[in-house]
Amino acid sequence: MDANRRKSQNITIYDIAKELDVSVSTVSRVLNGFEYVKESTRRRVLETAERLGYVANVQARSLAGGRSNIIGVVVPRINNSYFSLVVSSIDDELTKAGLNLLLYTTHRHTGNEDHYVRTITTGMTDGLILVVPIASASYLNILQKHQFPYVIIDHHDPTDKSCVVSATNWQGAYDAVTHLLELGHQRIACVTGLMTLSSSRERLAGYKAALTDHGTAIHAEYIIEGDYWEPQGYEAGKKLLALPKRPTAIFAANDFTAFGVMRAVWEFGLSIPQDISIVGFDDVSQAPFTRPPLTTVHQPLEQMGRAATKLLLSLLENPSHPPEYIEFPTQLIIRESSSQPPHESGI
Amino acid sequence: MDANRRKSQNITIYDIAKELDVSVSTVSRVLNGFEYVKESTRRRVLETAERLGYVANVQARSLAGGRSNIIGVVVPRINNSYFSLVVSSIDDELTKAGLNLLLYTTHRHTGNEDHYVRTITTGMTDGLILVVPIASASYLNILQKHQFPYVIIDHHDPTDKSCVVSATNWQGAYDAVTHLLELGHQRIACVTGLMTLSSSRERLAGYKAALTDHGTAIHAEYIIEGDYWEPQGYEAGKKLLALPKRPTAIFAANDFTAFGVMRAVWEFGLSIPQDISIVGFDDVSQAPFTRPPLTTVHQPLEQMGRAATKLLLSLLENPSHPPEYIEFPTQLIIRESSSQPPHESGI
DNA sequence: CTGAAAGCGCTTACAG
DNA sequence: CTGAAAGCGCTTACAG
Repeated sequence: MDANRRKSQNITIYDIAKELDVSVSTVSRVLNGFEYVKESTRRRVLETAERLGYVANVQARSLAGGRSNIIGVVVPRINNSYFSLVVSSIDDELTKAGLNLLLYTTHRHTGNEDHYVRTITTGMTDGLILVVPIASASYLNILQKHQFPYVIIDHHDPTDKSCVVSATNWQGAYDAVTHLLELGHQRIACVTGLMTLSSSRERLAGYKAALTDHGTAIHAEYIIEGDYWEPQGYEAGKKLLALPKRPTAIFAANDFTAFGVMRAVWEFGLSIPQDISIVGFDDVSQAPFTRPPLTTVHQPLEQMGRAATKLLLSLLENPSHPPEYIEFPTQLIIRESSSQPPHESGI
Repeated sequence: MDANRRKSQNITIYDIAKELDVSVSTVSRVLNGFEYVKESTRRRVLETAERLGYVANVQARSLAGGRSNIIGVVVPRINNSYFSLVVSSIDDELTKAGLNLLLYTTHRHTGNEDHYVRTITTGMTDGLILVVPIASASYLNILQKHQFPYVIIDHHDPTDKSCVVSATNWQGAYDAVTHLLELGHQRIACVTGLMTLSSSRERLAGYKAALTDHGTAIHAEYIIEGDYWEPQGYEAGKKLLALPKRPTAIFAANDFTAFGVMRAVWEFGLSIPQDISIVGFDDVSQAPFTRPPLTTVHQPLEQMGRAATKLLLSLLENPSHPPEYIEFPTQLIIRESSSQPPHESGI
């Protein structure tokens, strides 16, 4: 009987070395594509590895100082088309480069971010793509202290020391609100995201700027803070609709918020867009399928995911790559949830 | 200056051992929760580990024969609500158990499954959850040969040696078609999934059984093979609608196929459900949002994902766990895409 | 209850 | 162009 150690079934570089009567160093060199190996040796090693069905042990490689070829992707959760689309595009790009994806969902780890990040950096990933709010700077501190390669998607690093891939949040919001203004709306409300998030702040700023630029006053009671999730959108929507001077249009800072607002509108027995116009942000996959289809600001999530991945790959090649900021343009998609305000005047 | 070796920044069990003047064996024992450690020693180790911010190096642990605490999830792709929901529920359950999720998307790896599976088993995962078609048995062969723990979701192992979590595909299809028959439909077509998939075969069998049980003949031209993706549904829909004796109802073997069929229906200028009824299968997140909302067979994907994860955890505890088959009930969800057939007779 | 030692599979200077 | 040796950080028998 063969030895029955647990891993004995797998063949290692020792098997290849023995078979060919060369040293493991040589095998390792060939397998890692180093130069200074005699062409004939290289060929024999490669051929034997193939014949024996050799597969590198990732943890050993990684432990010994090599790469694990695993990239960590940190997201709040994944059952949401926004995140799954981003993750999916990252995965595509990673696959092309022969890298694997380790998924870190943070939704249960709030409050213990430090430990979480440390786990990650001690973990088996070569680099990280963060699609999470950078609320606490500790994330980045630890990452930077370890000189750990990472790229942030759709959130800003307050210290400006990170590679970031983002979209034109301010401009997108500005365009959306301008669209409503041009339709004739004057009472335009806004349900924001969490104000701790840079994208929320930018979108709110875009909203305000559009109003101001068109000579429309900003009313505090028309601005309600949400959190980018549907339930808060619903709550905010109810408050807005109960206002004495009900807004004729609501700009929701993201689509899920808009969905919540729409639910509130239906509950109030109102029609979209006859009674009230709704505009979202993101253009997630459900947006074309709401009733009526949602006017929203398209964010090129797929491009963003791909760009972030490519950026990370450059970081891996060149650790001293300077911080880079890539911003993709958003685009207003006009569908059926926005139209002219109702005629009946309420001021 | 400190040593500048790459990993020198991380603290190891040696640091803890030195600090406490005990051996690394002891530290390791404590960290792994083994018994036979003096309570006071245990406490000191734990406290020091905490104080030093110790984080275990997963690859070292795994290499040395311990666990990596990483579970691999193999899916075709993830930008589809079916898969993202399954993955999400797996992730939830994994998080509870303190395990991480490594995502293996196969969409680019077709044709090289063997190598892929070997990579996975040599990789750093403790176990695998397969949400992919088990087209070639080589997957399972390799897994079984390595005694590698795995669970299959929604696909059958022809050899019956695997743990499988599934749903009542046959019954679900039977219910869906019975629903159409009871509405008065006689000409009911079916767009199947790939016939290499067990779920496709079961759903088709359910379709046929329902027709037969209700004394309705099965017409070969009413059955078209699809592949569970939207474009094929669209193509199949066009063929069906072009038939001289156009069906009055179409049972699509999954929702994405149904979406494709609906697109074809619109293109033909027909109305759903006035001219033709459509029923899907899965109840993915878009199903309630189509126009009209899609009648479909709900598959409890979340429960399935959770059950599969729990099953895998038992397998990890007890490697000799016998093959288990868990089947969840499906449920017909009647929405607005199905109604009585049109009055005008075409027979 | 605890320690010394070997080994997991690989990479990487260091010598030739 | 190639080999011997140390080491990555941990676990696990084997001895006490």
